Amino acid sequence: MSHHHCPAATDIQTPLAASGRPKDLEKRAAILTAAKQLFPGHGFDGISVDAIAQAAGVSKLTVYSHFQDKEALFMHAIGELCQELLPDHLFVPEAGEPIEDALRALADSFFALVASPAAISLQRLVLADVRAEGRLGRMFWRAGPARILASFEGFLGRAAAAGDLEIIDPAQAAIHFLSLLKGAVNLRMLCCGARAAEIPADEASAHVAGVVDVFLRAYQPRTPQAG
Amino acid sequence: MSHHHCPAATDIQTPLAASGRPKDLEKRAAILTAAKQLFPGHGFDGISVDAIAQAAGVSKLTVYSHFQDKEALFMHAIGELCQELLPDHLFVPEAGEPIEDALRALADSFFALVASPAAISLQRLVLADVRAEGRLGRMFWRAGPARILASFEGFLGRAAAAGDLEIIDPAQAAIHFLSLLKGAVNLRMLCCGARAAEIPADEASAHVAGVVDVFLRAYQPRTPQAG
DNA sequence: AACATACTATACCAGTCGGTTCAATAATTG
DNA sequence: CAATTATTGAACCGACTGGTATAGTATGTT
Repeated sequence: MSHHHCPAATDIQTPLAASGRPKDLEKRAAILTAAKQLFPGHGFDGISVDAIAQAAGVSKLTVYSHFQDKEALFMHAIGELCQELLPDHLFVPEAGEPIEDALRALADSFFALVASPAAISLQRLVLADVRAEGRLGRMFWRAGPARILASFEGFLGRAAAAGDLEIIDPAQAAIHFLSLLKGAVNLRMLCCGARAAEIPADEASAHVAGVVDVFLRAYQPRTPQAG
Repeated sequence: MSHHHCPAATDIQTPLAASGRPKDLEKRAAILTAAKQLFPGHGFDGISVDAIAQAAGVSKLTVYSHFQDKEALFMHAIGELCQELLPDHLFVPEAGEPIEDALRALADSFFALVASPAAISLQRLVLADVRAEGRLGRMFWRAGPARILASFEGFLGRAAAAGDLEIIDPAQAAIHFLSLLKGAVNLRMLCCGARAAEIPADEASAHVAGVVDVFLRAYQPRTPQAG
């Protein structure tokens, strides 16, 4: 049952001893694309392998040729979704920018991310699954929130070192700022549907402005700085 | 198929024309108890009606005698879970209490709620389900977050009227405070498992203290008040 | 007692699912 | 060419599901 002559044979094709017809990478991509489109909004149990195969224009057996399992396909699809959705370069403030402007720019990006239907459905998909307590949830946490927190913590540390902010614990301050930004919108979208609970642009910018304001009131140096 | 001689016959037993053997309410309670124990952690599709019936020590047909549907049983169970978990009296500050003490007490209660394994599993159960975008999600939102937000908004409004806090928009400030409290702990517990991500008591109280501190820095009147 | 209903046990139904088998065909290498 | 592998369509398997049917027993009302 558990013989593995060549490890991960169904995962990445071995360049060695490649005789015979090669696997069609486009079909593999089509399968993953279909999975990424179908799994959100239906959940792991809500969509069948047949449905994915059909949506990909591919035989079911081809799916099982490229992926060992339904679960393996699921994990690959979620992994790609995470990487697509979570940019590495969210926090790249311009040099010499005033701290409020930098914060507001970051806040706009982050809020747009957490309020996007794609992020909502991905988040729901991850939390929905029972596997969430195992590898899947931790994978999402590390690929998403953890990385963003760490990146923003670095930004706050530099701002504090420059005297723009008065922060003792940058990690805690990062959590504060990002939690304020997520606010109630994220949860309401998760509960009431991303499209149903979407808020208009002016409301969103007002929310972001309010958060930046609160954060600055709490973390701006009260003793005026030179510069 | 859809004849309803007596409306909600499977829901509440009609005291009228009660001839014959009456329904055993203890069995109904046992079914609901089993459902409330089993649905979280397995999801709607993850547990079968047979399993619930067996856990309740009851025949499957009895389940269908008390509840029209698997979905009806699910909704009843979730509804009871919500009501059990969400107390009405979370915000009852003592009169004459300093604002920081009142805030800290509220913060402790609220954080204990959102960081409790029961709340985590309920939240995951609700968000996981596809029905979340329909009645279920809205039911949870209104029974839980919405009510807490409204209650706390009232508290903040009174504090602002008394001059203890300097708040222009109490609703926004309530979202700020509760979002700060939820912080990253809630999401990490959702992702990595409630028990795995549980934080020690001293860390929790430090988190709460930090939040209250930040909130007061942002919302405490800068011009000293009389009293 | 007669009657009506709840409840149990068991079996059943129709449908779906994940996964496999089979035979045939297509694509690639040597 | 032959050999090898990918892909396909279809049928198939075993298991499970929500829900129902049947038949008999228990428990209540009148």
